[in-house]
Amino acid sequence: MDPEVGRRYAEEVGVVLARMGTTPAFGKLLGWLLICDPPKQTTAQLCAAMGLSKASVSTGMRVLEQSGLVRRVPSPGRGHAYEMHPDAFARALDPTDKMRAFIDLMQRGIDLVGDAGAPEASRLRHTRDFYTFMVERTPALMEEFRRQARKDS
Amino acid sequence: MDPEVGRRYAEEVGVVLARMGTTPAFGKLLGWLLICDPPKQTTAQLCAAMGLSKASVSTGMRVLEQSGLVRRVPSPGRGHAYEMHPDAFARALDPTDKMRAFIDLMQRGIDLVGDAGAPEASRLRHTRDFYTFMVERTPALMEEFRRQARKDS
DNA sequence: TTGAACGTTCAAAATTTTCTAAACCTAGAC
DNA sequence: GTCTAGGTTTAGAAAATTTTGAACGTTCAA
Repeated sequence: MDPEVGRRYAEEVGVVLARMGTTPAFGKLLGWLLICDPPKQTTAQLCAAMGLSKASVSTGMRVLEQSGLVRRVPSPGRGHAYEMHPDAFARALDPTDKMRAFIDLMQRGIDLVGDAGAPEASRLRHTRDFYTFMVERTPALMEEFRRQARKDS
Repeated sequence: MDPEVGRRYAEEVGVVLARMGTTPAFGKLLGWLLICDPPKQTTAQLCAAMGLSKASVSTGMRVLEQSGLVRRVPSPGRGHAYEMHPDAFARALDPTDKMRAFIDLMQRGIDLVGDAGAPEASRLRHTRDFYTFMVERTPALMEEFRRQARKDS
């Protein structure tokens, strides 16, 4: 595959991700890691491929790593390389943390209203219950996917 | 409930939402609609409550409406009022649209690689399959919540 | 110990986003 | 028709974010 085609694809992924709230650099880097060959890339390679500064790559990769999307692997030479985590996106869009934050927020609102059963609290209560349900169900769904994927391969 | 307490709560919700990528005004307005009394609010009330300009409220509410979180209801007097959609958050965090966007993106990447079965395409394939699975399962999960909520109430 | 490769951090610059005031519509009352 | 309340759009100001060059550590080879 022409590396220029890959570069362009990474930019596209970057645009989509950026519109969902990530920084442009974050999205580009992830897009490149999705399609690059070889899958393991050093900082220098990432800089060159995406035309970003060392600093941007450093910051971008730190966030990508903290998000659990990318992992560092020791490199044969000096330093290390980065690689997409095998089930990166399963973690990436796992909304569990966000949902927990909402549950807390809703509970706090209900406490402010005072009476949990009050009609004024119904919006808060309904929202809290919805997220609670989703948080409870998500792990099983993930597990089911993993089982199915294992069987398919 | 002291309106000042509600206002402060709305600000808190705003901060949490903003950290997830929304604009501050969007988050504040949603926070206020979550806890305000009465639940229906005119533009003027929203301006006063959150200290935002007419313009910000207009823009913020348009986005909130397009996201399916809030609906316009005809007001007794002139003009209209806004109200949280009953199951607002069920829609809000429904990641189906985002996931579809990812599926398309992954498929495009696979097409670029050429051979869908190639090892170079495995990252793209795995990601596509994961989101496809989730998109397929989400509706049933939502439905199950609705059924359970109906029974509880 | 020195030098060089590699990576991180930081302050400032560039860019983008958000907000508002003001001009501008629109619908209904009179 | 004209006026007014209510709402939208827009252009520019204000604020926040992102990026980067440069300075600064580390680690390792020689």
